[in-house]
Amino acid sequence: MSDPFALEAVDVALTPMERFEEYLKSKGKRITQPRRILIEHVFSHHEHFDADQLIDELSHHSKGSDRVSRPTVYRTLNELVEAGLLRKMEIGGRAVYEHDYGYPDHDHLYCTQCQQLIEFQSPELKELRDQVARMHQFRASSHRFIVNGVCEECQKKSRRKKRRVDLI
Amino acid sequence: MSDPFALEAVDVALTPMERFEEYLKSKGKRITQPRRILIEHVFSHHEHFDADQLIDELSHHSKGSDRVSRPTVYRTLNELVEAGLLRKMEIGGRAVYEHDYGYPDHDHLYCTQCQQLIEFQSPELKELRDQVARMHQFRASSHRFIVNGVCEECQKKSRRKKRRVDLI
DNA sequence: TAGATAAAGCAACTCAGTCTCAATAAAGAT
DNA sequence: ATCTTTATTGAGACTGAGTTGCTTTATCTA
Repeated sequence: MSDPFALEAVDVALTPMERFEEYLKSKGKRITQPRRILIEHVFSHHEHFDADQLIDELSHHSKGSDRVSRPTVYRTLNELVEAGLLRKMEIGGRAVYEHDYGYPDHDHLYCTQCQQLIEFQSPELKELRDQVARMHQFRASSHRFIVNGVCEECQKKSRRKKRRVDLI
Repeated sequence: MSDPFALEAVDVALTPMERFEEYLKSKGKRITQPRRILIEHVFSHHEHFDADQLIDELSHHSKGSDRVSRPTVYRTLNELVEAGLLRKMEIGGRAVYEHDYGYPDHDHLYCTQCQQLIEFQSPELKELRDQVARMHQFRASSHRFIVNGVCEECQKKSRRKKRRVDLI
């Protein structure tokens, strides 16, 4: 199950929690229990996730003290994006988040069959983007590149299914 | 106001209306008045638009017979995408449409200040995409590439504003 | 032209995300 | 350590995009 294309983490001086505290202080905001719970939870595993998952995990079946309400989940997610800790993207009209802090720039292959997001890095892409921007006197600050298609796994699965149909 | 980067239209054998009729027949669907009104309206000007604009233009201040209801606007937009006449993309959690039929492949620069979408073509991008896909045994079918930033106009505007502030 | 049935329109609904506002809890001051 | 100020939380109401159920209307076929 080892992925030869898995991205390396980037070394950073502060933990996400510490970085977030920096950010909060710089904005005159408070370091509260719900904010701590959320960031702890979010950075404990490295997957793409959406607000609903978080709400599920932190509002409903969560024992006693580490509950966070729906509005606070949304509010804090926005702060984490604002603080540069998370990156937000829209896929199929739904917001999906991933780690940004301590993680290298990358783009995604999106399998329309199993909804899996596969990450990849391409320095050429950024060059290409900057070149296009230059041509249009456009000041590029970020980009979103998502390739839709079918992943290896799902191709195999549908080939199998197809063969079975051919026998009929 | 002539844009040196404006994309050329692609020659097509059928008008959008004709293509849509083909599609509808092939699906055993009916060629109705609302569908006719909608496609006529949508292909009469070449801009990016969203469902709300259409609803506004076709439900409210529209004289008598060419009214189309909200659900029908949404339903027909989906059909037009399905039929390959329109292309749909998500920007800021909102669906935006543009002509696909009779129009070349392209990607977008998105000005986060004035919300303008600037089109550009880059054959290299598709190559790059296919190359990455190949590396991951991924069967790519489409992609979405949006570069966020500030357009030329808005850069000028904010420079002007900045200068004014500097004088204070 | 009549009859079968797809589609339109209305209103009610869903779902993600936001807002209001009373109650609570950080943080600095005492 | 406690008080006071005020940001933040949480509950529920709200919004806005998009969808659905259902009755009526209109298109197609024979």
